[in-house]
Amino acid sequence: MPGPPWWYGRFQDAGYRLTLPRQAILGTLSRTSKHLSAEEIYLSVHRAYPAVGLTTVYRTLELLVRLGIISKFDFGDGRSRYELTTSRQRKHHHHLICSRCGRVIDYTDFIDEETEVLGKIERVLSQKYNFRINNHRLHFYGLCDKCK
Amino acid sequence: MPGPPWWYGRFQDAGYRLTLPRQAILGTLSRTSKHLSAEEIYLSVHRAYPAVGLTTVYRTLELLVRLGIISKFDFGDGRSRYELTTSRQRKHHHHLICSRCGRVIDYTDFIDEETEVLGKIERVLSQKYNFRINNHRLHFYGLCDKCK
DNA sequence: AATGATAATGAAAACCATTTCCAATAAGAA
DNA sequence: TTCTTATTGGAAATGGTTTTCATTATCATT
Ligand SMILES: [Mn+2]
Ligand SMILES: [Mn+2]
Ligand SMILES: [Zn+2]
Ligand SMILES: [Zn+2]
Repeated sequence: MPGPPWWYGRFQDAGYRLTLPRQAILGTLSRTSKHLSAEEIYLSVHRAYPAVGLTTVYRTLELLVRLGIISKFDFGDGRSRYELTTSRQRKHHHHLICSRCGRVIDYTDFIDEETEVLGKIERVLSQKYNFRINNHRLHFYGLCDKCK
Repeated sequence: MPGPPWWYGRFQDAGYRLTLPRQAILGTLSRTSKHLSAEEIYLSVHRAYPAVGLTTVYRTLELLVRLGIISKFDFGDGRSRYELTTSRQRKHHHHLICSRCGRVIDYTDFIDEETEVLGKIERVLSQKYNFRINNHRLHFYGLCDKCK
């Protein structure tokens, strides 16, 4: 699937420049399936572009979250973690988190009831509490095979 | 429903002392339905017992989380927030969060149906990923009536 | 009640992820 | 080019949380 990544348009539309640091950060995020922290992204980008600073990484991450290109998570280890938002490439998924070692597993094998019930709840809550619901997060916590 | 609160036993069993600062903190948490931050708890406790320090509040909250008496949440406003865990008094619930103003609503609608489906998912995931799942969290994000 | 062992506490200092400041640079428009 | 504004990086500041350490409270044992 060649051609410019889907986020080029977002930058233009919003009036932001797709600079080299920003491309490098997006590159790192699109090349991994892990949930990277700001520092991990910085270290990765820094290898190829030593001039890019940690401050720019933080600023860019904030911008990307604001543009809806990436999502920010807190898995309880004291730092924020990021991943590309749901798109053609990346399917909507939920998380399985090990409380001991911090391992995070993405799962997309939803059983039908899961999707169905979440949709229903979303509709009911929207009406009852007069909310405009944009998204949801479902996390399961426990011990992974190595930790239990 | 008089008699000692249900957490007295937990302290004894685990070998911890139910001291005055700890009782004051538990008192504050059981008297509110809000999701308080450490500082808010400190201020509340401080009014009745000025000798209690912020450090003790943090330490006690960590202990209470470890004992499973309270739960720690991150709603994205830069500080952790706490509430009593599910019990006789407090029903299991999920959260509705306003992305703009930070308002958090506890909801229990469809909780039976939810619980049933989540239990089923838990069983499937436990087996597939060989996890021992202890609990889960479901958050819906959007804009509240005042913010949308 | 006095003693001793250990748990709990509070104030100050340290920690550390993130944000803010600010001067320098890059990018695009004219 | 020249002007205007967006973007950047390093240093310093911020702020919630944790650590340190000397003191105090609690409880079991004399
Ligand atoms: Mn994920
Ligand atoms: Mn709640
Ligand atoms: Zn693990
Ligand atoms: Zn709101």
